[in-house]
Formats: sequence, structure tokens, C-alpha cells
Amino acid sequence: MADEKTAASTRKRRGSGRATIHDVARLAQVGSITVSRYLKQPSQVSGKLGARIAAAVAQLHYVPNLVAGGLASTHSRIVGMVIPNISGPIFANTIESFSDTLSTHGYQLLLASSYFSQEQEESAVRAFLGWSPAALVVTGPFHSKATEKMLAQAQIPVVETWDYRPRRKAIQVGFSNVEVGVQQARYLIDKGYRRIAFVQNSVAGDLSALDRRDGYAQAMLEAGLKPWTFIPTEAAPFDAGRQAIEALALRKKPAHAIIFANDNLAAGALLAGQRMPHQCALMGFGDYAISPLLIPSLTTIRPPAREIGELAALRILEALGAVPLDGKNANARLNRLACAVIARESA
Amino acid sequence: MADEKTAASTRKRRGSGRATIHDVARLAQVGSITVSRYLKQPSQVSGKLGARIAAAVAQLHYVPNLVAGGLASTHSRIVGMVIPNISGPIFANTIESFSDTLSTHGYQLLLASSYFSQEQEESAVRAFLGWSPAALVVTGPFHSKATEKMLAQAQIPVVETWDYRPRRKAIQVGFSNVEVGVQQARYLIDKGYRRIAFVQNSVAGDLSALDRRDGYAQAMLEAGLKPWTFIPTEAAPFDAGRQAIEALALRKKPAHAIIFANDNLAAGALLAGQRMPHQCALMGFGDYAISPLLIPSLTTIRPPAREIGELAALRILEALGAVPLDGKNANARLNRLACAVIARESA
DNA sequence: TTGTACGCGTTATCAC
DNA sequence: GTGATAACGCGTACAA
Repeated sequence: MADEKTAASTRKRRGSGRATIHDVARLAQVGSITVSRYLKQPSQVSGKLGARIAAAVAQLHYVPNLVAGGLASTHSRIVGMVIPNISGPIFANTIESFSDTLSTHGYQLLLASSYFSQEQEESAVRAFLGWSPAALVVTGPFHSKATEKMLAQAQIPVVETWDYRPRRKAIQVGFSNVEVGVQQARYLIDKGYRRIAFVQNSVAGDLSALDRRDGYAQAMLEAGLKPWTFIPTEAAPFDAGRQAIEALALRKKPAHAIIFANDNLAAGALLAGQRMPHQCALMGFGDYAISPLLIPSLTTIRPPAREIGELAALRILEALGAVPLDGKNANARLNRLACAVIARESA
Repeated sequence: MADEKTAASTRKRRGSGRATIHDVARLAQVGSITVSRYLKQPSQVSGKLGARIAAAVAQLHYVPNLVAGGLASTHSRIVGMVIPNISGPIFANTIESFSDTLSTHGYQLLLASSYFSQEQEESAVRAFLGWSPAALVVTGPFHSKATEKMLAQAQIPVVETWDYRPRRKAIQVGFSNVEVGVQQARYLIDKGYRRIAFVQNSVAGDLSALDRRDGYAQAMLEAGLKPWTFIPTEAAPFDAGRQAIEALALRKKPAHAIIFANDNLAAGALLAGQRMPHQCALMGFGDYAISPLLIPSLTTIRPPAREIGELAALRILEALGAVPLDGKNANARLNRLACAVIARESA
């Protein structure tokens, strides 16, 4: 009987078929703009109309069309994130905490992987920009020129994560890899080791590991010790680790301790080392899931992955006004986090 | 001089400031629709105009506004995915391969975690729907009623991943957990073990583990053996695993072999078992990163995580017409994948 | 092959 | 507090 109107507006030519704000407005007998206001700031709509609108929304299963809203307001509630990879042991926690913090405040995460390739990063940023995102997150400070330009021209908050580089313009949320290298070397020096080697990653593109090596070298020199770097040729991490420990521990003057560019290298060395005569202290970086389970368990550095994601999201939300500024730390552009030494059995 | 026109259309009231398709058209001295066509199907535009358009695009750094495009065409090139978690050892590969396959074809991934909560899944689906996504991916077949309704009403491809349930309407891409349970039991039975126990997950909400237990029980009965299930009370996986092996192996008639609901439980048991007198075969599920590194290395089942993500994306792209249908398998609604037994030292 | 007119569903602006 | 109107930037339909 009275159903003629409930059946949404017929005779649409291209509509999506979903209920629109106009359908809700008609059913609630108010103007469509009032519906819009009610959904955003209920306090600005009288209780009487509000109740009618709420009923209409429920009855029609109305879901606001964010695409239309984004077009009208020239910015969407989407935040894009470009991360080197998702499945590796490193970034997953950052992605997860970032996404969770965002969605708590009604923002959605658009995600893409770059695999440490500046070209892939560039194309992801370009694609994201098409969505007029509210903000953009990239990993590290090394981008193609085109990416730099796009990030600069987009009038939105940009966050660079993981690698703390105060000289850059983007909001920084991360830690200093140089400092981590210092931290690693000092930890071992304090333990009394003297011949301490650093094993680089055979994977190119891992520029942050080079920073850690620099920090290590600096701390060694400060302590009057000689830096000693080994570069594996094996590609697979476990193999590279084995190669390294065989080269460094099986010699006349073997290494007392070895710092590896990451925990996978260290794990490879550790597994190989179990069958070797000489014991040698090993230290990794990353605190992967395997590290506490190895025998002996691996001493390593734990990067604040989850913290980075959460803080990046928070800084973005602050910049967007979605979250109140937090006192003196308000909207800090520079957010330097600390890495923890996880002391276990291997060093 | 002739720059008056290049400087984009001024006097806009609300514009985003970015160059629009009209700016490009004006600079290239063509109609805006021709620009639109050139960007989508360059073959339908003459070489002369195409070159002019390309130059204008480059000069203005034009990035198409996907929000406006999505509104005009009533469907965006976004695909939403709701996954239980990102940082765990299970789903990351699926997310990554899914995202990569999508982005190869110009689609973007909108991601959210549900943490096995139907409420969180529902709110993520609702939020995604606001973007008029081209398709939606959820994990498993268990959803709230409201989610079911939304998925059914959205006139888009919906894919359920991981858990293969042929009776459901959505596109299925996954494996049968019951079948995996059968597979596990048969592997151990064939190895000659007789007293084979199954250790459940202490975490509620892991319904797929119950399916594996059912498959295990079924295979045991078929072989004339008695199913034997243990439910840990410890919450942490490693603790639960230790608790299980102590309960099952330290008794008058100890278990010959134990199947665990996942590799973490098995790892906990394995580490505890190293200090126990009685040796007992252990088998996990998941093939986590730690599993090959344990001593003894863990025999387990590897789910086709990466394959699931890629195939889910492929089926979606087929359904959307972005990829040609593939012969007889064309747009298959049912995609049952196999899990591989990874035979290692522990069983 | 190319162009014109209009609509997609919402929000900003301004008036009441 | 509420509403009418005009953008937002692009794609569809149809005409040339």
C-alpha cells in the first residue's frame, strides 16, 4: 500500500541501486542536507528530526557513498601506505598497528608494496594520489625524483617511517640506524669483546643496514678498535650467514663477536656455528619470530615496529584534526623512537 | 604571453587545485572526453591528438581523479579485503600476493583486520561498501547476519578465502580443513603410529582448527583407531604446546604421535620435549617461518597462502572483465586448493 | 574519430 | 536549526 515510496526512487538511469541521502531525506521528510549534517554532527540537528532520520537510515540500510562525499569535499578519508613488503618479518606489525589506529577514527588504509623499488613506489604513490587521500605514508627517505615532487605538491600530510632523517621535510617517525649500529657495537664492547665484525646484507637496496654499519664503525673507532666488515656473496640469507661465520670464525685470529645486518643472517650463522669448534658471540637485528627460539637464543635489536605504525597514524590524525593535539608534543614533525637491545644467550 | 591559459582555470571556488581533465583538454586543444578516452583506450584516439594529449598530461603533471571517475561510473577500482590479522604468520602472504596481482591490473587494495571478530568484520565491510568497491574479499565462511546481508546486496563479486565451503554462494578460494585433518592423520598412520592425539587451539574463534580435528577423527575411525583430543588451558601457544606434550607423552600409555592445531603449539611442545625422556612424533599446521629451523625440524602442513591470494585476485579480475576468462576453468566459483605435507624430522 | 549535454551522490555556500 | 542551489571532476549516452 504505502510502499510505493519505500522502494527507493525508481527510473534512475545509471544509479548504483543503493539508497541515497535523498531517499533518506524523502522518507524522513527533511532536506537532504539535514541528513548530511545529522550524520556528521548530530548535535546540530534537533532531536525530533534526528530520530526520524535515524529511523529512515535504518529502514533503508543507508550506507553513505564515500566516493561522492570525497568528490564534493575534495578529500577522502583514505590514507595510502607504501611499504617495502607485507609478508616479511619486518613491516607487518607496522602495517597492522597503523591500520588499526586509522580505522578507529574512521579512516581506511590503502596499501601497496614497493619491494624496495623506487619505480614501484612511484607508481603506487601516483595511483594513491588519484584517490585524493587524506595523507600518505612511505617507508624510508629514498624516493625517485618524481615521487618527491608528487609528495611535495600534494597538499596533504606525508609521513616517512622507519628511517629517522631530521633534515627532510616530511613528518618523520622512526629510528636512527646509525644509532642502532653504535648501540650494537657498544653492547658488545661493554661485554668485553674486542675483535668485532659486521656482516652486511648481500641484498642490495637495504640501505639502512649500511647506516648501521657506519654506526658500528664509528663506535669501534671511538673505542680504539678496528672496524671489520664482511660482505657475503651468497644470496639466500641463511647461506650468507653460514658463509660469514665460516669466513670470520675459522681463521687464525677469529672474530670474538659478529654483528649481522639482520636476524636471518644471524640465524644462518648460528645454525652453522653449532657444528663449529670455536664459539663466537652473535648479534642480529630485527628480533624476528625465530630469534627467541633458536638454540642458543639470539641476542638482537628490536625495532619499534608497532610503535612506528601507531605513532605515524596518530601524527596524521593530529594533522588532519581528527584527534586533539597532545600538549607540548603537539603534532611533532620529528619523532625519534628507540630500539631495544634484546639480550639473549648468543651474545 | 600565451600563458594565460596554461595557468589552469582560476576562480574555482572549491577545487582541489590539481589539474583536471579539462585543463589537459584545453592545453591540448581537444575535447575533454577525448582526453578521457585517450587515457583508457589510446587506440581509439588518433596519433596526432594522442601526442598532444600526452604532452599536456606530462606538462601539467595530470593525475586522474579516481574519486570523480568512480562517482561517474558508479564503481571504483578499489577492492576491499578483510583479513583476521596482518602480522601473524598466516595471512601475510595471502595479502601480499592478492595486492600484487590486483595492482598489476590497476586495482588498489583497501585493507582491514578483523581479529576473528564478526563485529569488526562487519564494521570493516560497512566502511568498505561506502567506497563502492569493485569487489570484496573476506576470510572464511562465518559472518554476522548483517555482514551476510550487505555482501548479498552489494552487486559485486564477493570472494571467501581460506576455508573452502562449496555450499555457499560467494566465490570460494581455499582448502578444506576437514581434508587437511584427514591428510594429517593418514600421514601419521601410514608411518606406523597408532596412538595419535590431536591438540586443539586454546584460542576460541579458530573454527577451522575444529574442522581439522573432525577430519582427523574421521580418518582415525576409518583406520580402526580411537580419536584422542586434548584441549590445553594455557592461553599462550608455546605454553599450551608444552602443557599438551606433558599431558600426552608422560603417561603410562603415551601418545606415539601428536597433531597440533598449529605450528606454534607444536613448537612449544618440541622445545619442551627436548628435555623429556620419551620421544614422540609431532606434526603441526601452517609451516611458519620457525618450523624448518627447529631442532628437530617440524613436520607440518603448508597451506597455499600465496596461491589463495593470487587466485582470489584472478577470479575477481575475471568477474570484472579485467582479465580474459581462462578456458574451461573460466570464472570458476569453486576453487579448491591442496595443502602440502612438509615432511621433516619431527614426524 | 571527436564533441556536447547531463548525471553520478554528496558537501560548501549562502539564505532563511 | 533548516533548506535550496551550485559545484566537485569525470564517464555515459548520443549526436555529429
